[in-house]
Amino acid sequence: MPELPEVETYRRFIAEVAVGQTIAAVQINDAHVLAVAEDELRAGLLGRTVTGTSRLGKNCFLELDNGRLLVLHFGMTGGVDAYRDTADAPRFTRVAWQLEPSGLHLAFVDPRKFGRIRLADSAEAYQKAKKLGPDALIITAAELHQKLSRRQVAVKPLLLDQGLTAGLGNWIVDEVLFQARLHPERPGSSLTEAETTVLHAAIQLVLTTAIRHEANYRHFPASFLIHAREWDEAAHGSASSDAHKFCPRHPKTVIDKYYVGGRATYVCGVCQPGPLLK
DNA sequence: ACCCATGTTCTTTG
DNA sequence: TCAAAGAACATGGG
Repeated sequence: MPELPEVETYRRFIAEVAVGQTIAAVQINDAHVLAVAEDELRAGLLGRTVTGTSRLGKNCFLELDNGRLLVLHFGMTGGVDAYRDTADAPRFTRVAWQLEPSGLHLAFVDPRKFGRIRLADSAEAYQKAKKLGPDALIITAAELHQKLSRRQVAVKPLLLDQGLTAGLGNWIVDEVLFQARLHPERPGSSLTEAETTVLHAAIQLVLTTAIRHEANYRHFPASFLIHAREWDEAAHGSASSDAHKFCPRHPKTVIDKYYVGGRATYVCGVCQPGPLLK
């Protein structure tokens, strides 16, 4: 579930497994996830040592000893894992890097193959090429207000726009808007500075909470809307799911589900009153 | 068997 | 240029 908190969790895992290690082999099981030619990837990585890691939005960077970067984007279903023996490679491992001296393999795992792997000269170059805005943990309230204020578009798709700020995905935006008590279809330009300040604080709250729990949503506070989403196996169609579908603040109010910009959207009609046109 | 899905990007239409 | 809607991508899981 790779939004910013998941990717940050992956980054920390990669830092433990790979920093200080040298890439001794590149195993490509499915070139579909490569956004760079296979031989170019090998040439760029073989013999290189990983000196550090970083992250911008949903993108994870492995910093190499020649100053270049291995960039991982996890699409909808991507993740990382590690294994020692080739026979133990996780299912859906698309690419793996053999590390020395540990002997571990770092695996890029992605069932649906929307993820992408590429090389970049620098984080700045990559950010510019992909037109990524400031990371959602870095952007200031003032900057956010300035960017939202000149757009008529609904605030939900605006927050999902990686060019405005990078790292927010579908469930986080719903959670953020719920915490900020804002309706997803409020036009960006209709938000007051005070509301944007609340929104900014909600972004910080949701992201830091999610990272603290290593993006395991089951452990999130009961005050979070996420428990009303239908991800839970148990929540699919079964009667027992009812308990998950009410607003954390209004135990009698059922959470509404509908689509905004083609994405499933969850709101509390009481906490998040309808769009106010400016 | 059918429907849904955490993301990105392109196309179409106005 | 901007905005909105839809499709496409690839595939597993409920």
